[in-house]
Amino acid sequence: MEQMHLQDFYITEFQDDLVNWFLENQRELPWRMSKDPYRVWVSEIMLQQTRVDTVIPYYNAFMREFPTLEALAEAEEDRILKAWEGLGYYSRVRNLQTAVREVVEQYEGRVPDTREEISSLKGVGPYTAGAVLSIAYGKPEPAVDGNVMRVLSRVLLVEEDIAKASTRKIFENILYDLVSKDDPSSFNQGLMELGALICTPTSPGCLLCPVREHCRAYDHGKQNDLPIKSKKKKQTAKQMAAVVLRNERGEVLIEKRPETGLLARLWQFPNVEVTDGRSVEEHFQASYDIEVVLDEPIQKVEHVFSHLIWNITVYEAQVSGQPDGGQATRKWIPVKDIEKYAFPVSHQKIIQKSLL
DNA sequence: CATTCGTGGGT
DNA sequence: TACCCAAGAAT
Repeated sequence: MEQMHLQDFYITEFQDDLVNWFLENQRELPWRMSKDPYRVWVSEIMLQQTRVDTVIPYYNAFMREFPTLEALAEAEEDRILKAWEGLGYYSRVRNLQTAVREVVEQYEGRVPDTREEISSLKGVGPYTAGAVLSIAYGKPEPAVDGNVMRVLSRVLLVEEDIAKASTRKIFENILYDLVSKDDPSSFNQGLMELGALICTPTSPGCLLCPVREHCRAYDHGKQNDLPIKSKKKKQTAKQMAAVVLRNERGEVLIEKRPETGLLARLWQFPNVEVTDGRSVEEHFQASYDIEVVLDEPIQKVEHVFSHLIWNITVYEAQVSGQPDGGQATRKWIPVKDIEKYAFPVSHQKIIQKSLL
């Protein structure tokens, strides 16, 4: 299979051109200051489906607060979620802490250096395993992300649908032969850096490309037609109503989201999905067993997820007496304490408009 | 294999 | 505006 893709391909020349380009042209990024496996690991988790420019400030703050594997292992979950607030895909940081604790307890605090062992850690999939092994330990392992599939689909004229899960293995098999055995770290990072800077999704900069002479897509004028990627269906919308509820002491009511699922364990303002013709008050009565008299809506917030859209209408209301449902996940907090809790971006917008 | 899981930026 | 997408993993 992979022999077919690498037939008549000048592997050594390609490796050298790519690695030399990377060594000369790589960006200075905070996680490239050290090969500490923990630091590399944290950066790779943050970079999953997330842009470099977005990650940089989060990475710097995270390493300041959790400089070592042990520091992260001992941290409170609310602290790590707060450090991740706004970054998205929050299971990443909970899985990271679970994995770090596993390393402390089962590997004497040393990140494992075999694919078998590192892949057993929570949140470490095929890409992250290869990235840490090659970057931190210099092992010739494939690290196939979206950049790598795009670059190699062009260079080797691979016309498989990269949206299919099975396609990743095609590139992994190719890379076991193709990855540089001299400098696997620079080779793997070079493929990704090339994808980020030159071999971009639209209008690739072929005239600046260090491996243009190796590129089969460029030879055939197909660089704009690759990779092949099927579309995914668009999101469905949900109508939501949220309320900033204040009591006589000037406190606001917040609640912790469920242990699993969307935005798991983040905090939010009480909210309901408005389904049929029932009023918003009736929905709150049914879900929270509290009687609220709502004023006119304060704002509307749209929260777009990968697979879902919330259209949130935000209300404010005063309550008297003891309207708390009594659940452990709900609590009244002084407004000044709001910054201690991690909220989804939509609820951060509510905070900015209603409480600050 | 397809879906779930965030967010912000680019075209 | 409406997509697409970015150093993916878990289910």
